[in-house]
Amino acid sequence: MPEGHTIHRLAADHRDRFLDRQVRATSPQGKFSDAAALLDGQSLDTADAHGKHLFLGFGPAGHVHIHLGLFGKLNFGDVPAPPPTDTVRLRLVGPTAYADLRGPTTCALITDAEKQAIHERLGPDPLRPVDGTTNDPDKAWQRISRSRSTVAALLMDQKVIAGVGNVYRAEVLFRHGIDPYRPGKDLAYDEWTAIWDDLVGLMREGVRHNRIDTVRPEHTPEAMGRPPRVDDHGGEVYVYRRANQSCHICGGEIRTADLAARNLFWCPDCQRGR
DNA sequence: GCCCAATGTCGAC
DNA sequence: TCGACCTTGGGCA
Repeated sequence: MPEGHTIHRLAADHRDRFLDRQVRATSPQGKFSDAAALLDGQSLDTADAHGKHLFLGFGPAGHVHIHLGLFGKLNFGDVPAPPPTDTVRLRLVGPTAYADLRGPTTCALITDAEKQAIHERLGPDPLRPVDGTTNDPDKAWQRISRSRSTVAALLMDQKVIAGVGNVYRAEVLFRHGIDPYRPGKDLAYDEWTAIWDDLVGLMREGVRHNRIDTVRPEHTPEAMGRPPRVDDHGGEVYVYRRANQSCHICGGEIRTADLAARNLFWCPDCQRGR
């Protein structure tokens, strides 16, 4: 159940195991068999991520475009690979390692032009290298500053900003004391740049540790004398999935609500208008 | 065994 | 705004 940091990590994991190595490609589940046959025997040229989209480049064969959706998973292991289960959409086997893809929303073989079109429809990604296009926060600001949609909805809109999911959305708004229901056009420019810079730092840490930690050092369980948080999403957070528990900072009750069919979490006392 | 939820997205109405 | 879709794991009988 991945946000952008997971996908960038997976791109690096593929580079570590398969870059410039020939792979065997199969689709035990069968839904990707034709494309897997085209990839079989090719070597991985590139692996990169934009938001929650993963691209594995195999030279003239094109790119495998993967989107894990809510349920998809990629698992790695060392060779020899065990017999695959029948839910494996794509298995890549290299000289030392294998990768199993299960349950993706998208797994398709695409051309350079199709890959480019995906980059163009996605907003800037805090984890992309600075290249003048896919990492330009002003592109997001152009949309946010003109929108009557709520900041909470805008942060989840991948055309506005790519890679932020429900956890980072809730946490970054808390860290900046912003009411999730504030309209984008009422956000100040300096608030936006602070959010973006914070996401760059938080998500880089997310790639490094492969989990989402957003609690500042002075609010960690050790610093506050609280028991460590136990939650299957795996990190230390202020509000995500903490409905009806007390805010680490003000002690008030964390609230939850549906926003665009997703669970929103926030502290109404800490997150108010300017 | 069944039911549900989950860090996501798309298309139909 | 809603259902469909892809899968796994936990709670409960």
